[in-house]
Amino acid sequence: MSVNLEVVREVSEFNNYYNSLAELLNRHLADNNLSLSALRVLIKLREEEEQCTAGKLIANLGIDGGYLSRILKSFESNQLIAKRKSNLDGRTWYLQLTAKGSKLLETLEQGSAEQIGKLLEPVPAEQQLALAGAMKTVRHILSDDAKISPEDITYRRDLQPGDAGFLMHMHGSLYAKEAGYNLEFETHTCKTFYEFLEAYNSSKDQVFLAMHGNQIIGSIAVLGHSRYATQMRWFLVHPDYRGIGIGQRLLTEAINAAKEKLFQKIYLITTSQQVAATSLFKKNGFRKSGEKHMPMWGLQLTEERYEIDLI
Amino acid sequence: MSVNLEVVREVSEFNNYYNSLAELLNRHLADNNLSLSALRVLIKLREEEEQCTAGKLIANLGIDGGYLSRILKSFESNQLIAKRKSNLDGRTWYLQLTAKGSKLLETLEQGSAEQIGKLLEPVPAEQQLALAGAMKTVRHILSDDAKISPEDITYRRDLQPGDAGFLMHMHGSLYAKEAGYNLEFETHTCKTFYEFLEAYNSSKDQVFLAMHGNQIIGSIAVLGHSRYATQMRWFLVHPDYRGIGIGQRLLTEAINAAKEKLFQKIYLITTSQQVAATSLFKKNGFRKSGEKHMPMWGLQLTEERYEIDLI
DNA sequence: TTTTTTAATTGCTTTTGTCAAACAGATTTC
DNA sequence: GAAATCTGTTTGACAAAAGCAATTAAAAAA
Repeated sequence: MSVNLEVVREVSEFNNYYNSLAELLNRHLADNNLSLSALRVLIKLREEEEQCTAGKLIANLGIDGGYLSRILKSFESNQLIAKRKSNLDGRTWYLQLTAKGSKLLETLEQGSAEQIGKLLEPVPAEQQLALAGAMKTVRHILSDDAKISPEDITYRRDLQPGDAGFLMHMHGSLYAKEAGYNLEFETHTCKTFYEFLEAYNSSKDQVFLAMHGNQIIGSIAVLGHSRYATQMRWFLVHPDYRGIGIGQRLLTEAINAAKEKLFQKIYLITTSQQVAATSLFKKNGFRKSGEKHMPMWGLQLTEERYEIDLI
Repeated sequence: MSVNLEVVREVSEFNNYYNSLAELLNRHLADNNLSLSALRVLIKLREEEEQCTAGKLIANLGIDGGYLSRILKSFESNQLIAKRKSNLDGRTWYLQLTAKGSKLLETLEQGSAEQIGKLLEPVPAEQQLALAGAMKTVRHILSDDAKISPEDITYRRDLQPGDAGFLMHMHGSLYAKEAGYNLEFETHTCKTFYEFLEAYNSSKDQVFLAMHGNQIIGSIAVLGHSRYATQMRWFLVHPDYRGIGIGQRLLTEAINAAKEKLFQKIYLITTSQQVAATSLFKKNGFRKSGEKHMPMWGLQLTEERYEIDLI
């Protein structure tokens, strides 16, 4: 993968900036006679919970063995950690935080939170959210394990100003990128949104949005087109958030909403390209009720219709 | 301003994460026998260019005076900086990087860039851009002086999939927040975008987008509705980017495009609420050609029409 | 069994950073 | 205008943080 020089420059400047900021944020450590390395060890120990050895810490934290040994020794003499001899290897010890250790860590984080609170105090609420989002993005992009978990995702059912546009944006850009659709597809999406917004009626229509912070990252809708049938539309999960059950959750919500509104059937139109989505539809009881080859969105596609009976 | 606990938690985790990363990014410093503090001093000296004193460095970098004195002494003996006695105050010295000092700094940054390059190497290009954007956002929110400058903004004239949706999103959410418009406004915007996308023709229509990284932060369009007149639409600059001339640049581009396409007149419709925009219109030669009080977007508004003759 | 490797520790050293005192020029006070 | 105070910088003494190399003891390989 090639590296963008502008990006390198920004990372460099950011690093430079953050070096100053870190000094401020980590100042409270001195009050507790801990070095930054010692704190990192404590945090890592909490993360690993059990079966953490010195070697693991050295590998993970990039810390010198001798130095670490002394840090651990002082932790032990302060009863912050407990050592347990491995019976697989007589040289290694399993390290574990004691209750006292956990408590100290909490106190430290309390102190850190106070520092951060002071830093954030003059920042408007909305910018605070944007900050958290940006930091999460940085971590998410740079680290393998800062995976987003289902608990980070919230859901909402109301459509607020800006939502429709953002959904259209997601559809337009993602389908262009992932399926190669052209602008015509966004035009079509725009039309469907216009028709929806014009005739929106909460007794027959229902939108669900999956949110990460204040960002929409997934969507689905059921639109009552007749007294008996409702159309499912705009089923999409942002690629960064796939594979953690958001799609299934949205689908379940949509089916339940259609049932609550007493529709007898849900139908939807998709293409044969949408393999992941169609397999999810089938798993949830939908069956294919039609297909049609046709030129669409600049490609030659197979349009598929799926249906499910709700009674 | 109240502080969001979730945000504090994310900042804390980010800090924790970045402490590990910083260790990696700053590793190359050791090769040049420099401490992080020493590097920060060098960078600050370059920034300040002239008339930088030890006191200024102490205040800006939060570094101990004694320690700094030694750092500077070593810099001087290595001919990285030159000292010049102040004639206003016999105690102070003006510090300045020598050519050798600047060169060292460049070498260091080269090393840093290599580290960063390695870090970014496995990251897809698009994510790299998102990373830079997120880092810029963090700096921008937390520091007063990381202001966005006009040079950071790029412009493009082509409409890519996802753009229309994002513009609709910006209009819907910003007008809701800043002017109190309801969903009807987004419905209307949706309609205008649908009409535009349906009939898009580059010989008469032109969109301009102001970009920060890969994010749209401003827009304008001229839409040829007849052979003689073109309508200006979607003039908007994201609030975080106002006041640095983006609006004027967009307006100029739009007027020029209308002239190039040989339209005789531009008209636009806005409301009396849009004080900043209308004053910009007037400054650029537009005159008010009509107004109408009416209920709109959930409010009682005064719709205004502006025109400019291009011939 | 011997050799080699590996996990952890210990001794020694350098680097980094802090604190308090000293110093010298500037400013204020009487 | 001399004494006292304050300010910007330096120096000395010291402590904490971190790195390096040698050592130990257990495990794995030869």
